[in-house]
Amino acid sequence: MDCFINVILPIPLEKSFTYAITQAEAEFLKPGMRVSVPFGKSKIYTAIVFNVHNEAPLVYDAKQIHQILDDSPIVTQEQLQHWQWIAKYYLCTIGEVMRAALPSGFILESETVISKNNEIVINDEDLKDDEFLIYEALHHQSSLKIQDLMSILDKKNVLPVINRLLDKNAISVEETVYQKYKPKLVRYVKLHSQYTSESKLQDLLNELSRAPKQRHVVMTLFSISATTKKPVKVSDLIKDGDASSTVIKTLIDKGVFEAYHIQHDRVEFSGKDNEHSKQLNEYQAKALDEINQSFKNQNITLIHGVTSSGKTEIYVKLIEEQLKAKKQVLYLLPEIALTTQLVSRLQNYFGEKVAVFHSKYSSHERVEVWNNMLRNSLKAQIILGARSSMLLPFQNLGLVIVDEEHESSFKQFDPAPRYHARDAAIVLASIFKAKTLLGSATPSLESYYNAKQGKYGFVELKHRFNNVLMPDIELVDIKDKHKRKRMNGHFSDRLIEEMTETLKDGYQIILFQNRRGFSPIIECNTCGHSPQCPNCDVSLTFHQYKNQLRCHYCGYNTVMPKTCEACGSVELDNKGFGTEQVEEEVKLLFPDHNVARMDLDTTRGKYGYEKIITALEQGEIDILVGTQMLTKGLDFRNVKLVGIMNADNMLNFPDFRAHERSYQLMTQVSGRAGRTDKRGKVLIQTYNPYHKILQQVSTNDYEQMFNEQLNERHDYKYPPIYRLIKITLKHKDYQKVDVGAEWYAKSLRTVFKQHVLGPEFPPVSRIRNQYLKNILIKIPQKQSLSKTKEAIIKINNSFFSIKDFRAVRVILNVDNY
DNA sequence: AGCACGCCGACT
DNA sequence: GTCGGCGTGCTC
Repeated sequence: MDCFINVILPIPLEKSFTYAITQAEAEFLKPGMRVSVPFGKSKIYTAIVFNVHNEAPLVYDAKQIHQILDDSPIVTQEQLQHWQWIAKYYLCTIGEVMRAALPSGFILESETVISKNNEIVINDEDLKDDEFLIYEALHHQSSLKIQDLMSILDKKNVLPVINRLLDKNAISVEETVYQKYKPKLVRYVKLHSQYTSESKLQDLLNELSRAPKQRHVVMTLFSISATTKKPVKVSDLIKDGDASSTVIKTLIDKGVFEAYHIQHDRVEFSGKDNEHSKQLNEYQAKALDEINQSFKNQNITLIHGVTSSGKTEIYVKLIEEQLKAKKQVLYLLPEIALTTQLVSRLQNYFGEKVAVFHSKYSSHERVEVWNNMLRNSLKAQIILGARSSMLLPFQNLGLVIVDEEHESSFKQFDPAPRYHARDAAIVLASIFKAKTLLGSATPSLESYYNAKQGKYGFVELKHRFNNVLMPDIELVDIKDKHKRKRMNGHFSDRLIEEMTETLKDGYQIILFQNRRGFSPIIECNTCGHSPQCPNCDVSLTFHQYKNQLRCHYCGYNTVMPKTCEACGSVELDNKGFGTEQVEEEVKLLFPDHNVARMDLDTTRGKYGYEKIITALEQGEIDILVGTQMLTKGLDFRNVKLVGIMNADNMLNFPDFRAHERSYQLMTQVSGRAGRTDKRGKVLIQTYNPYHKILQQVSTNDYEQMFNEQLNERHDYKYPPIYRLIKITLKHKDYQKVDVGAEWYAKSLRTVFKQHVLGPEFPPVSRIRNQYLKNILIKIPQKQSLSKTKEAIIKINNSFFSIKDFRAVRVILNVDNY
């Protein structure tokens, strides 16, 4: 019988692809294994086997697969099920989910390799210049890659040359597939077996008496292996024996040492799990009990615990229970909160059972975590990670914890799959019949709403740990302060007073400004011109430390001009302010104290934030100025004062969640103040101190905020009452986007009537030279989600059947909040 | 998404 | 004349 497989390819195509396999292969292959398959004219792709079957495709001949890449599945059944759900729910292809889920080390790539045809000799005169260059290069190197050709010829299109050389029979080309992942091998040495006996050893040492360096290395090898009783790494020997690698090489060459390799994990934890989990206080213990009660009849429970209430300790207890039951735990956190702080805290309890996973991991490190999980290794019992870690191959998941559940960074925006990790993790948990715990000091409206509706269980924790008081929040009216000339730059007299006081007492300060750079708009005082990004529809932000104007959307930058580019005037004014300017003003106001800044610009690189956080913890920084990053559940013991420089720009942000977000952001930053014994102080500077959100922040009244916001969402038909799907059209031609969006919206309206909003240009209507236009679909609760999506897909397909629109990119974003 | 094929302007 | 631009169509 003819055998076939359907495969998932890592490309955004709806269709499933069928390949022919032999009977033997059919018996061997299982869903979740990788195969490499020829695709198109010359490419070889890595594909995942979806199913094995006997139904020959009707309209085409299936190609043979190229190779089988695994002995056993590297993707589990549960993952395949989860991937399908994600693709269906978030309106993307399963190939896109595969690409997001698999570490790139698993996806092999084919490469065209060119080599010389040695059977015939070509006369140099028969070759043109570029052909000769390549042919000549092949005399020195046996094979060349496309990349090499490009650098030899210094041009992009090398295909014509290859084709000409092929015609002349001078070369041959071949597709080679290579493994990207290579296990890390560590070099070890041991004494050669011929020296095991005492007397031989003595002989050796005598022999080496005239080579003191070598003798010393041999002695060091003894002492290391005597103390550690483990194999000796070459690197350790070099370090401890103060030896050069040449000496070791000589010893190996002489046959005194024997070298060998052992495969090592790149992700290793080298501490000890010596700490026992802490005793919970009465409130925590009660909350834990309530969670366990709630889990008896709910699969999902929300814990609303004020900042610094010790939610982590409760999580630790829950994790302990899961480990006892030999189940895995997934602990999801926003990327930025995944610092050494929390990681080492958990590792202190659970040691190497904690595996960490986030976007700054290299592909190799990800492959290792993945493999550990496939083997259900002891090292992979607790997965602590950012949103993408819910795509890992869990074996027997028992509990999912989503901490800082309200964080918008759980939602993936670009590229597809545009999933929300919290919601997708809930589905993952349900596949495993596991429980999910959502935790936050400021729950998202949708989760709180779900809890209120009885869809989720609900537990509250209203007391801070150690009975620390909630910070005292004071609103400062800067409109009034400006009028009365009580402002010094962007600092009110109140803020300066409190800062002086705090510094005098030896405590630390955090200043929050939700904008990076020095000032977001430069404006000419004479003609009103302000520099714009050439690729995007935004004004450029001034970054003083590099004396640059930069675009925060595409990264474009130029030198800050000395005079206005339009009229030549030298009077350039700064409108608005960012973290850089705050930092600078602080330096002028408090020249004797150390100021640091924490934003995207200062935290690039793998250990970016850790450096700053450590410096703050060690007391090297007195005042930290930063953006949102400061809010992500960091625990700073000695911070007593938090200043929010300007609350208005976030409140006035044009988004239906602006108020909810502002409340969450301000409450979270405020929570950084006074986390130990002393009561913290928070100053919020605003032009509008009577704004209801600011009042609710200052009285810590989540409930009131929730009720008011929910009413608004009800009135204006927004989540959680209605669901949203956002459709974005994108193209470099303004006309195409405009006409296309009108057509699209009109078609949608025939189905969804008044629930279609737009099309509308977004606030930034052009990014990287691409025009954008949005359409929003609101979905009432009683309307079927899957039917809605089917209708959208149908309209989307007819959109692309119109020739003029084919080049327009359409981005479907489900739950775009 | 890639990638080939094919059709048009601008340089050796 | 070729080189390289990007519009169009296809991939089991």
